[in-house]
Amino acid sequence: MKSEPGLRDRKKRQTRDALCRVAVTLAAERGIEHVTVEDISAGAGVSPRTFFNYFAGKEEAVVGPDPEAAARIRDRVVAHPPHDSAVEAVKAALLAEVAENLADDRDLWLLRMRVVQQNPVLLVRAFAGGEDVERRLADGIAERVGVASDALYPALLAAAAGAAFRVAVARWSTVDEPLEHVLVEALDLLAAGLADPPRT
Amino acid sequence: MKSEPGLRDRKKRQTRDALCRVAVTLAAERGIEHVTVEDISAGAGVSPRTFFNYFAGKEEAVVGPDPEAAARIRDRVVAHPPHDSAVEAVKAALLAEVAENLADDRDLWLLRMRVVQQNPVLLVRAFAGGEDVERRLADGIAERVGVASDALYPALLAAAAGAAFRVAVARWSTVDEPLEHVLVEALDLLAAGLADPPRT
DNA sequence: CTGCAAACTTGCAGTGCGTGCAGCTTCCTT
DNA sequence: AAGGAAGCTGCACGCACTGCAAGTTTGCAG
Repeated sequence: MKSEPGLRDRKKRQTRDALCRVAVTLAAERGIEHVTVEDISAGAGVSPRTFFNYFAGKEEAVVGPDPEAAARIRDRVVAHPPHDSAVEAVKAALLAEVAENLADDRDLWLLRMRVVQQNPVLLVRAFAGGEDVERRLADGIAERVGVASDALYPALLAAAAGAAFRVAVARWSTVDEPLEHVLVEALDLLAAGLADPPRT
Repeated sequence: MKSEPGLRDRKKRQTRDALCRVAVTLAAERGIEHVTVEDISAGAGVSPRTFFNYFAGKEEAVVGPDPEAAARIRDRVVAHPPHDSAVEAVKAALLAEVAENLADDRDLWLLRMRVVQQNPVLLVRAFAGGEDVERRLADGIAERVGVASDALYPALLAAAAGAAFRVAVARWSTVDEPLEHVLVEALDLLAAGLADPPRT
């Protein structure tokens, strides 16, 4: 099934990771607007021209989505036990994804979040590149609940989940609460129809 | 209260509108990537340098939000009859905004939507510039329901409403249904907690 | 009306982004 | 080992965007 990646592909992933890591690190140090593509590629030991063979721009190198995340999330949504609602399935999928990524390389995520915190526009842009994630998530939802994949419901749930994720990340970077907790809270509010909260 | 705008401000709005109109028109004709800032400013009769005194880039000129929309929406949310839920208030505010804008200059909106349809990235970018709208909407919601303006709920409802709006516009541009109808459907789904729809 | 100050426009120069192209190197296949 | 496929790189080009230092228009007070 899954043969050896081969030296070529291994190097590709290697340079991609290097570019991403350098981009995030430099952006966290100086602020992203004071980082040029030349800096990043120099730090990763490749030519500036090569940078653009991997990313469409420096923003994508910093907050761009894992190209495999979309498929993973979609599969998790479809595979989730069918007695739960679609919202539950999406919640579980997102939590699993977060847990896995955070475990993988926690330090890179923290740097990334520091960059995002200083530059909130990136959060939205991240989900602009994440339109891929959103579309595939919508496909998974459609398959799960058994409606046409171009219906309103799947697209809406996917978009709302993306919005909840975005808000959760934004809030996580300002308060001292684990991301999982905030994310659950947000998705539960969504599942509750965004009913008015108790006044404080 | 509201004194005469004065010649200066009138001219400013005039050039801004001209730039916006030319940008949308050209983008609808050739596709936005084949429109340069020079083209737009030439069409509006100003220098390219002046263009950047009004917009941060050509994308903003095409899909950028009305700078006054944020305040309008916020006020409508706060002023909505208090016996309704916050979601209802947001729904009413968005519908009113859509109705007003569509009535104002319907043709420009149609052109805009044609551009967006050929270039879906703009929809997300539009709400990147609309982060202002979203923040003020969140403020209004916070005031309305009586919670801190940096709480989770207001930000989440604002973001979810934005997502619903975005999905509704996307769907509107593919099916032949009035935007108001799709928007109501989307927001009602949101208010119903995104419960699983009946299988088709 | 006049003159001043603030606001707006403009050209210029400079940095950086992003892309097409052509040539070269590296890897994989047979 | 030979050929082809895929990746890397330098070059050149057009465009986006910004700071600065003028020039021009508008609003206002005297």
